Amino acid sequence: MAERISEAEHAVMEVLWDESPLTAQEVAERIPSDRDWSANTVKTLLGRLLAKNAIAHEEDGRRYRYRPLIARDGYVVGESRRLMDRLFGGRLAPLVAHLAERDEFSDDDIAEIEALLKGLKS
Amino acid sequence: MAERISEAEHAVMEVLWDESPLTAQEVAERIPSDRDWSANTVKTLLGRLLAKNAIAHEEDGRRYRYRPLIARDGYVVGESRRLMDRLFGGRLAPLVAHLAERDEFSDDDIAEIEALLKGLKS
DNA sequence: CACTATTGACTACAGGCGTAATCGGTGAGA
DNA sequence: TCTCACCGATTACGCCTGTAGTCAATAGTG
Repeated sequence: MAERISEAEHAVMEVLWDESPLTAQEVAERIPSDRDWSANTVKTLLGRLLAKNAIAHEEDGRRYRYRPLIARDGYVVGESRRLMDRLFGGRLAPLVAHLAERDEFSDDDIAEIEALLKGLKS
Repeated sequence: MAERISEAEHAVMEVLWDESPLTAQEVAERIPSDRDWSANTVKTLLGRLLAKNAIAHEEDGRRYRYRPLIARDGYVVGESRRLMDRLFGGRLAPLVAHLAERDEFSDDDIAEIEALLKGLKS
């Protein structure tokens, strides 16, 4: 279904997931300023996302308001799993292991995950 | 430093991480058969990886043997973190949460991660 | 020595991506 | 009504990627 969303397109999706519907201009305003895109760039991306059926637009006077069609959750899980599959044979434990080994997670982080896991045990 | 490695290039890296040094032909033989690449395709990818300084080649008669220059671990951690940063504000807990929520991890998986975390607590 | 198979280098080429300029329509103000 | 600003649509364009074909050198074979 949903064709793959590129990095730049994803930035637009994040804006819309955070708040929608929005006009093209409003989206442009909300794009994190560090990637400083022209308004045109944002419109192009909106167009591509429309073509990919990742968002929809409803007419509103002489402009459109855009709204996500796919849920952030699904996207996020999909991307995470792609990575896990590619790098860890689909297993979560090695992912956690690798990340934990390199980065220092605080005891709080660890506790949070532990709590999470506790809730999962059947 | 290491410029970004593409999906196809990554498949080549996995082969070399698994065993090296290898000739181009040997690499081609070891590429998972589901992506059925011509030998030329593999050579192109090796060339691009060379250009990116991800691998090196040592002469061996009239052919080369290729060997990874970057470690799998570093790559894997880097990619994982890119994802975490992009999707979860750099936090591991939500990543685990999302994946765990959707997929069924076995009690063994969970136990494995718990053990891991236990080892990390300072 | 002539011929062929192999090898790396170079070239190709379509499609996606990042980034944007330009065009054509139209509503709002002068 | 004329002009201008704004909007979406179209076009542009260079780079990366996936996938491979072609070329030139050379080593092995008959």
